[in-house]
Amino acid sequence: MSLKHALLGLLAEGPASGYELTKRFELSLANVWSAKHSQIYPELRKMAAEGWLVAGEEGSRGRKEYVITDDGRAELRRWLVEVRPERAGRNESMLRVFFLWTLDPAEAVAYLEREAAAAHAYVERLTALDALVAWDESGADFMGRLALEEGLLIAQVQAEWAEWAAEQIRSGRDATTLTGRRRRPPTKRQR
Amino acid sequence: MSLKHALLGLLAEGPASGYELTKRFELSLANVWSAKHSQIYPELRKMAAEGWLVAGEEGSRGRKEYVITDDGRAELRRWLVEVRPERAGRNESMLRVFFLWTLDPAEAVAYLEREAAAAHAYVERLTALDALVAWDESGADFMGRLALEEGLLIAQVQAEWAEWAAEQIRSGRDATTLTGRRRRPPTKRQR
DNA sequence: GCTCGACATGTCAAGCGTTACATGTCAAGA
DNA sequence: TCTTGACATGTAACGCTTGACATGTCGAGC
Repeated sequence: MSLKHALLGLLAEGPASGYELTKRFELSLANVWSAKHSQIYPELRKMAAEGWLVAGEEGSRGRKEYVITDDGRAELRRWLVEVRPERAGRNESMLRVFFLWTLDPAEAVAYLEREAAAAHAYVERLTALDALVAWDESGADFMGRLALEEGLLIAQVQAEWAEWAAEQIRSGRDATTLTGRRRRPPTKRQR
Repeated sequence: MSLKHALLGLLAEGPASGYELTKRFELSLANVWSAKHSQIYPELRKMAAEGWLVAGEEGSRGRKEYVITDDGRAELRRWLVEVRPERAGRNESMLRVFFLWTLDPAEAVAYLEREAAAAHAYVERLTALDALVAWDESGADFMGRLALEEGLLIAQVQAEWAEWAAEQIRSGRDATTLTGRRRRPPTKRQR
């Protein structure tokens, strides 16, 4: 149900066509949300009917540009400040961990090591992206970079966790004898 | 598409009815996956038709118990070792961060502080759960506890990130002047 | 002049997931 | 005895998402 709000957020930066919005999902937002044109085009029409957007006249090649309305901005704001985000309901990679006991220990270790490698690769990807982007002083870039940083931190923790978990299995432990979890120090609130 | 495999994984521990499996999703798996009985019952019938399960005869109150077959175990194994988990396509809370620039800085800070508090609360919940569970030496408990630990680490990082991000906004920074990111040391591979 | 690829929009079928509706059994306790 | 709540299963409508199919325009380069 967040597609509408993702579109409102993108259109808050300025008018855009369905095609351009589709590209935004493939590029800047790819790590955070996804949507195909087949969903975006009908959705934009619904949002226009709702009064959150208005469509400009057709440009060349049938291009249709949408502009966010005050109602649209109000809805975006309402969503941000009033609707509590729900804690992730689904996490496929954690689900898999629950069932690793059905494999041989060596296979489970191999699985976790591949996960660690994938997380490392993702860290590399995000780091490269961060270096590549010509960040400016806009609010949008500011928030984009903060979000990228969050993704980076989480991927790093996932990599470390997977290596630790693999080591636990390798050394023949069980749920009652886990060792050396790098629990972070009891979080100090800043200020 | 993982519901089938989640059910296979649960049934790998032993026979169960749709009702019991529904409870498992509400309890042990709640932080990782969700499914309602209205989806589970039809899915079990499809999986039995597929040959992954067999249904026992009806018990009292119409209870139907399903048992995993060798084909079912093979499919679970195939999913675990051959199918690469896809990197999370959707993350609503990160999506929201992208659009925080549309709010006043003070509101954005308040938003992030609420997120930090929510993450802290979740850490507490998981910590309490970890202390409450009577972990045994089974493989299932071992993997369950490893997964719980992963959730804990991620929630801790999220809390720290949100506090750091709020501080960045409070001190009037932008994408070109971020400070003090607690980047973890370049990951040392264990052994 | 033609061809190719990016630009640009659209529909449709099928699968996944949630909510609401619907029904019936059994055991415990008042 | 009756009521209540946990046990237990099911269907139907609706919304979200994907993948496949479909169509057409415009500019660059051969």
